[in-house]
Amino acid sequence: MSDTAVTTSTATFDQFGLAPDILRAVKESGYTTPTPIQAQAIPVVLAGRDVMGAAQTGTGKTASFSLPIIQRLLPQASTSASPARHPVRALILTPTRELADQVAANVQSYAKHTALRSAVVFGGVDMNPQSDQLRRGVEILIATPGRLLDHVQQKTANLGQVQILVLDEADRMLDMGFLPDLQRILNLLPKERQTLLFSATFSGEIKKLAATYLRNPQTIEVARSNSTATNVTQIVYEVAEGDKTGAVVQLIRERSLKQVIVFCNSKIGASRLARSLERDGVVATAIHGDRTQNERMQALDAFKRGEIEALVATDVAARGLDIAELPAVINFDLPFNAEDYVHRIGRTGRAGASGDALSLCSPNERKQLADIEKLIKRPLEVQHLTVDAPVRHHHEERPPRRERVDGREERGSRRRTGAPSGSFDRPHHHRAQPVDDFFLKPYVPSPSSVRKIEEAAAASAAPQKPASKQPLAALLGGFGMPRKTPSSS
DNA sequence: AAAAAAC
Repeated sequence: MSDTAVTTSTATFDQFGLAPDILRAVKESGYTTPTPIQAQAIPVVLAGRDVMGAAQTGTGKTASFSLPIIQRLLPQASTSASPARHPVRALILTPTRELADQVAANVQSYAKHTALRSAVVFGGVDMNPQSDQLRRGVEILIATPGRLLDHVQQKTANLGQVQILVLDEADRMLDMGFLPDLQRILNLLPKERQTLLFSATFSGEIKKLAATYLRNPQTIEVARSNSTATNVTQIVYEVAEGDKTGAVVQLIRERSLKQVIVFCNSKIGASRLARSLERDGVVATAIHGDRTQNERMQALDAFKRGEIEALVATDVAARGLDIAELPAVINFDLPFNAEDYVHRIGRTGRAGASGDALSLCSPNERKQLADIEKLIKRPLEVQHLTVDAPVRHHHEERPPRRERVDGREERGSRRRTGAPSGSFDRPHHHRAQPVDDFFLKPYVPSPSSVRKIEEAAAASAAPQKPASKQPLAALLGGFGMPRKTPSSS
């Protein structure tokens, strides 16, 4: 290669001293230029230092730790068939199953020309194939915490020789109550090891975790955390709660969105919206924690193959998932946690492409909107969206009188008397555009009645579930740690 | 307030 006359500061992967087998895999993946996090992290990880990294997936974070890990394990890679020659040397933990699967696919592709073996284990699927693979021996293991502990207990995983630990999306893991599991896992690892912690934010809890388990870490921070990509256009649409479904259909059609992830705050809401969209001719499917792992994987695969227009998701899909060329994300609900907004819209506009983040905001979500604007430190453009044809479905009866009364009361209470710019009061700054008095429109949604009907339908269609988890958890004895410490509120 | 994660 003749890159003698490099006039720009453009670097290549050659500069890191990675093995040819790794560089070949990188090239085959189509990457030529390291991203900022890769340029910073790779040398530090290669040097064996602990890392405290602030970066989201999509910044090239996975490669930033995978490539140097493979390099560091390479001299010890054995072509021997003996499992004893393939102890777990690198462990990568992620908060969600889909993220584990995705990281594993990346690691697999970067290591494909080496003798290193990798595997992924997570819950919701048969343990046996995972156990078989672990018994054959893997050097790099990607896992969600619960299933990993299960394997440890089954003695199919031995963590006694782990040299490198990665905590991916560490803040998310803490949010999800994984701290006890993390502590158990960390106690199984050799003290002498390298630890890499990646987190979108450096909260007090994260800092405490780092202080406990990292040794003199190098802090690496690309793009300020909580910032949103500039190539993502963010628009907030004011809509009445009951107009949201119609609004989604309208946005998809008006903007000719080939593919979109629609985020909902609840599992039942996601399922319901997916069904409504289907009835309106949008090919849609839901992905959330109440679906089987098989359904979740099928939904994601079908979406990635382009067979599905709208993937209706809970925050299980908010973080880390990498879907190529996703043109838009719609927030059907504004997230309660403002940080989740940043993660959700980070699913679009990846790898330098442009993307649209379209958020529906009903009057009772103003606090969430204010929280988001505070977090991202700028106001969002708010537009009013006139929903031409509110979606009504045949099973949905006309709202009973009571609903109409409620609706009228709501309109009245929301209205600012004599205010020209409408009823949508936003305390901190002026809006980008004036707003109609749309709450005075005759259409009154009846979300509560819709919800009841659909919840009843969903409940009757849902498979039988065990009555209670308590007795089962008790049977598990010492292993069954509470997944969550009830932090009362 | 809701989501996720082991059987």
